[in-house]
Amino acid sequence: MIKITFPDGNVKEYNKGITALEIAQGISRRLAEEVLAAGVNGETVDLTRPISEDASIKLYKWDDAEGRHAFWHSSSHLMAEAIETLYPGTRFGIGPAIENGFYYDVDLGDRRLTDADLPGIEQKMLELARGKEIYKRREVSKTEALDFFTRKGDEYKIELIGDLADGTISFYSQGEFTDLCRGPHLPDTSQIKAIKLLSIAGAYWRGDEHRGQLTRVYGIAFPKQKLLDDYLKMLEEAKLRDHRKLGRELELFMFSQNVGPGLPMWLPKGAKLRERLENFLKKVQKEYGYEQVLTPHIGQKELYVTSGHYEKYGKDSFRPIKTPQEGEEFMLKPMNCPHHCEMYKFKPRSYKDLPLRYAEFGTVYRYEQSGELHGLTRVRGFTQDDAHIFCRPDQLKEEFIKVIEIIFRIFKALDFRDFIAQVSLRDPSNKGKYIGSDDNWEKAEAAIIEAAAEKGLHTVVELGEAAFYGPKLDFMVRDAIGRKWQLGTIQVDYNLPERFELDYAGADNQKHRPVMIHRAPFGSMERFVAVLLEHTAGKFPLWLTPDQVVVMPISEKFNDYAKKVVDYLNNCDIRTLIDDRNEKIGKKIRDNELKRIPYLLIVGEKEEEARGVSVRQQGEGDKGAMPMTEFAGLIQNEMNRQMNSL
RNA sequence: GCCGAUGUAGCUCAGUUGGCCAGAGCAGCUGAUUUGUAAUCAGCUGGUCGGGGGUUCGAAUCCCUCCAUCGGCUCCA
Repeated sequence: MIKITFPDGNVKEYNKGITALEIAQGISRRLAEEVLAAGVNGETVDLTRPISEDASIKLYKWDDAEGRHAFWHSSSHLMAEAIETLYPGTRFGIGPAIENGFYYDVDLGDRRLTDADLPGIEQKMLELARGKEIYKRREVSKTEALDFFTRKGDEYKIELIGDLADGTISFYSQGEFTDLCRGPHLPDTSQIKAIKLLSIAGAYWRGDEHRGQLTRVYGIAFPKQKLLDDYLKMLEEAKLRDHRKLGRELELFMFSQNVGPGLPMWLPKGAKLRERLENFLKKVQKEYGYEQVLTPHIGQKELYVTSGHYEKYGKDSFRPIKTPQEGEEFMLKPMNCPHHCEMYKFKPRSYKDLPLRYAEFGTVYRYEQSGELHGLTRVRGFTQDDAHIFCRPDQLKEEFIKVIEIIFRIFKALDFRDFIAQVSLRDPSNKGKYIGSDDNWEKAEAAIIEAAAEKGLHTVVELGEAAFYGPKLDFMVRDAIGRKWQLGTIQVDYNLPERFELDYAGADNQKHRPVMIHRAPFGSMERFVAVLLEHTAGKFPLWLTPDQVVVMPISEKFNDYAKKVVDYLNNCDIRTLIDDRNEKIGKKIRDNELKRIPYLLIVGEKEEEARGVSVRQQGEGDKGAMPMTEFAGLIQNEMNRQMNSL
C-alpha cells in the first residue's frame, strides 16, 4: 500500500501502482471524465502513469493551466497524426502546447500547405479523435530512438534525440503515430471534441534564422464545442479594440505609405492626448528631482562607436548620413544615452551633484525589419520617455527603487493592474554578446534583484534577455489578443560610464565612476498609447480623453444656444465640441456615443429657457437636466479629482 | 529579412468559367425636413480596381515582379 496526500491535506491509502485516473474514478465519475492530467509530487504526469510510492497528488482539470497544457499537447500530436495520414512522408520538428492552443512545425518537402488545407486536417483530426485512440507511453533507449527515426527518415527528430541523455527518452504513440515526447498526455483522444486550426506561418528550425524554415500550423482545441465558439467570439471582440482600428476611428494617428512604413504621424487629437500624458509624467518626474533636457536628432557616428552601439547594431541600422563637403558621418539617433553622457561631461561633477537625473522625450529611429512592424507597438520612429540617472554606487539601489515607484504610479493612474515584471539577466553561457566586466554585471544584476524584492515585486527571471550593456527590469502588459508588450523599462549600466569616461570627485578628492540607470516608464509614447487604447477600448479617463463633452442641439433652432454652452464650457477648460448637423437627436447620440465622448449634452427649448443642459453619459444613458453652470462644476470637480490622484 | 495570406471610393465590403460605361452601405456635398435620448428622406460627388510589366480581340479577374498591410518566425539598443 502507498499513502496518497490530496491538496486539502487528506491522506488515503491505495494499492501500489494505482494511477491518478483510477483515484479520480474512485472519487466520482464526473471527476474522472473531467480530469486531464495529474500532479504527482509536483511533477505533471499522465493520468495513466502508475504511482509506486507515497505521493502528494493534484488532479488537473480544464481550469488548471497544467490540464489545458496536456490537452493541447495531445491535440498537437493528434494534428501530427492527421497530417501524417493525409500527407505521408511529412517530417516533424517540434509541436508543443502554448499559452492558447498548440502548434506543430512540419516539413512537407516540396508540398506547400495553405489555409485551404486546414479544414481537411481539422476533419481528419476529429475523425481520429472519435476513434478514442489511446496515448501510449514507452521508454526507449537512445539507440532505439535514433534507430526508429532513422528508419522513418526524420532528421529533425534525430537531431533532437542527439541532444538528449540516454535513459531519459520516451515515445508516445496514438493510432499509427509515434512521437518523441516527454509528455504528459491525455489518456486518449476522445476528450478532444472541438478543433480549430488558426493559421500557418514559417518558423525557423530551432529558432535559428540561418537554418531552414518549417511550416508551423497553429491551432486550438477544446473539450466542448461551446468553449471553442466562445473563444472565437472573444477573438472577434478583441479585433474591435485593436489600436490600429481605434486609432483611425478616433482620429489619433495615421501612417502614410508616402512617408514610409513604421513612421507614425499623430493627428491633432492624438497629439494633444500624448501631450497630456507627457505633462503627467513631467509632473511626476519633477517631484522626483528630474531635470528636462533637449538634444538633437542626430549624432556623429563616433559617438555610437564609443558607446558600442555601432558595433552591435551598426550593420542593421539606418545608414549614416554624410555631410556633402567633409564626408562626416552622422547617424539618426537610435537612443538618447550617448547624448546624455556628453551632457554629463559638460563640467566636472562632484559626489555632491549626484544623483543627476536628465529626462527627455527623445525621438529615436531604429531600422526594424519590414516584417516585424506592427501598428504603433513596433515602429521605426518613436519617442521614448527617456531619462538617465547618473549616481554613486551607494545610491544605486535607492534610485532604482524610486524608478519602480514612478512606474507603479503610472500604471495605477491608468489602471494597468495586470502586468508582468520581468528581470532580464545576461545569458551566462554566452557572455560574448555583452560588454563589460563580470564584476560589474554581477553588481548590476544584484542591484535589480534586491530593489525588486524590496518593493515586493513578483518577478519572472529571463536569462539572455538583458541589453548588451546591462541587465534590466521590464514591465510587460498584454494587448487585446493577449500578446505581451514591454512598456516600462529600467536598466542598470556600469559600462557606458566607463566607455564615456564619466567621473566625479568623491569626498576623498579622488576620481570615481558613476553608475547609470536608463529608464522609460511608458517605454515609448507610441507603444504606451497603443496598449492604453486596447485596454480602454478607446474609453480614456476624462482627464486624458481628446473630447470631453459634445453639445447637441435638438434642432437648428437651438444652435445659437448650443454655441453659448460650448463657449461657456470651453472657457471653463472643458474640451467641448458642438454637433450642429441637421440631424435628428437619435442620430447625433449614436454617432457621438461611437466616438466615445464621455458626456453628451442635449439642448432644446426646455434647456434654453432654464439655461440648462440635459446630460447623457457615454455608455450609461440619460442622467437628467441641470443648469450648465452646475454641469461645468461637476466636470471640473471630476477632472480635479482625477488629476490630483495622478 | 523569411513563411503564409490580403490589397476594389475616406471607411466596411460585393464583383473569378476573363466580356456592355466597376457596384452597395456608411462618410462627404446639395436639398427637403426642424426633429427630445443609439441610424429621417431624396439627389449628387467620389475609384490610375496597390504600382509596373506581360498573356489576350478584351484583364479588377490569368501570369511575373515590386510595394504596402495582416498573422507568425527571427530581431527588438
